[in-house]
Amino acid sequence: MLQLTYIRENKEAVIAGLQKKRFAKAGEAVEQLILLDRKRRETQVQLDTTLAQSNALAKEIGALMKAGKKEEAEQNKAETSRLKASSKDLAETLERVEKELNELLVTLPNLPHSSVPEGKSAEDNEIIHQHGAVPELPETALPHWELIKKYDIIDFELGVKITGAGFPVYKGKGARIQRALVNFFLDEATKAGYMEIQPPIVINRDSGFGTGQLPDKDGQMYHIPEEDFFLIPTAEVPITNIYRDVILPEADLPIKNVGYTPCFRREAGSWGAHVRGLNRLHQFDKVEIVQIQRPDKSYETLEEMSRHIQSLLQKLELPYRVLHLCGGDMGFTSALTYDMEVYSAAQKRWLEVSSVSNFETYQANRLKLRYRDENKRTQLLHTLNGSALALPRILAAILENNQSENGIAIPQVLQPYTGFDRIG
RNA sequence: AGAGGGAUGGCAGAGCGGUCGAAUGCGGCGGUCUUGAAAACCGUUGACUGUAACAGGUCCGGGGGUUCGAAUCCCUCUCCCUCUGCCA
Repeated sequence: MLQLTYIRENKEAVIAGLQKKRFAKAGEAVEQLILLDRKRRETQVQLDTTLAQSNALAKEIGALMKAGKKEEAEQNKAETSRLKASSKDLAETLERVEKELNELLVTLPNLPHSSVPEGKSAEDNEIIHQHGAVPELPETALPHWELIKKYDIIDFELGVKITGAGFPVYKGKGARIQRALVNFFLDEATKAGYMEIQPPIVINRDSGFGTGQLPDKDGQMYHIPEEDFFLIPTAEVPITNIYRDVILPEADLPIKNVGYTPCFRREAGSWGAHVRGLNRLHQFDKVEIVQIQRPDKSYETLEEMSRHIQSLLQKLELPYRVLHLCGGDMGFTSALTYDMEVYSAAQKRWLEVSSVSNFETYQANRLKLRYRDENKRTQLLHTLNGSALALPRILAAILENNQSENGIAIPQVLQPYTGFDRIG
């Protein structure tokens, strides 16, 4: 959530930022916000003044009663009744204005960092780095959805039987390589100083709101109506919400947490071409890294996280590239996002396997996540997170890129975790 | 799921209609003492909003009510704990 004082003082910059993010009617929304904010503050001042008078009179009544001055006390009582009526009206107005203000405010996405490229879709993203040679596979090379059948390691039909489309069953070496990847990612993160967290994978409404999934992504999460709970779309939600309503001592910063969880996404309306096999699932596994950092250091931290993610891809010997997302392709809550894409040789396309973002104060403002600075004033912190990594597309790339007539070679670094060096 | 108890500042815990943003202890911060530290002693220590700075306002789990006045009384919701039951 954007901060009102910032919007008030930087109107033009806010409008420009929203436009870069391709938010429709940016100017109108900001004007309306400023209007509502002014109305809110005016009403607040009136209400405060009325309440102050009423409080003072009520205090006097106590003293007058004790002193036995009954008539004067009665006079004060009449006056406070009158004040009460007008304060009630003012409070109602205030509540109405605040509600309207808030409803509008939460629909505004985060503002992009100044370095974010202009653009409206994935075609406008900037490729800032590429690593590793794109493998040349023979014509007989198979896409991963054929390979998993050939070696019988992942079964989509079985998943359909148990649950539905997009809930695969991993079997034998398929299950084992999943577990190997999770352990490898967690171990690497631990070595890099992240504390491992095992959070709930079901969250309440407040948590969904805290990290910005609600109200923006309502309908994309699986919902449990009896309890009004949601299945998490990413570990970012429960892990970041650990720090909701928290004022951290400066010495604790940066906070570095890592967690493995399954992730659940309804993906309503997003099925179509290019979503075969592991490319898009309703349930998948992911290791997520989260950092909470002081505002002046958060962009250094973003680079550090990006390097960590790239080191994983390098160790897995996967060719990848790093994209700097353009304004129109960025997430709702992000100020700057890098996507890591791995080349999937049999599909001949780049697959997004990680996304690392700095949310600046956008989430912290909703979470009321702050620290105390050297002047003992509370300041909003910056939150960051990234996938390190999401499993399905990594697995797809390993299967496709490492295939040969002798089966699929397991990357060296995973072999201690899998206990085998090839599939097939 | 049934019965009972509870929710107050970073933590523990008092307050049960005005003198309460709230005793006390612990913790934190500053100081005295000390070569330094500990101990002891003294002082200080909630958040939000608002202002140029004061002032003012709001907050004692959430919401509503009674009252001139509510942390304190009433209603309601949520959550937590204990016992019983069930259970990986």
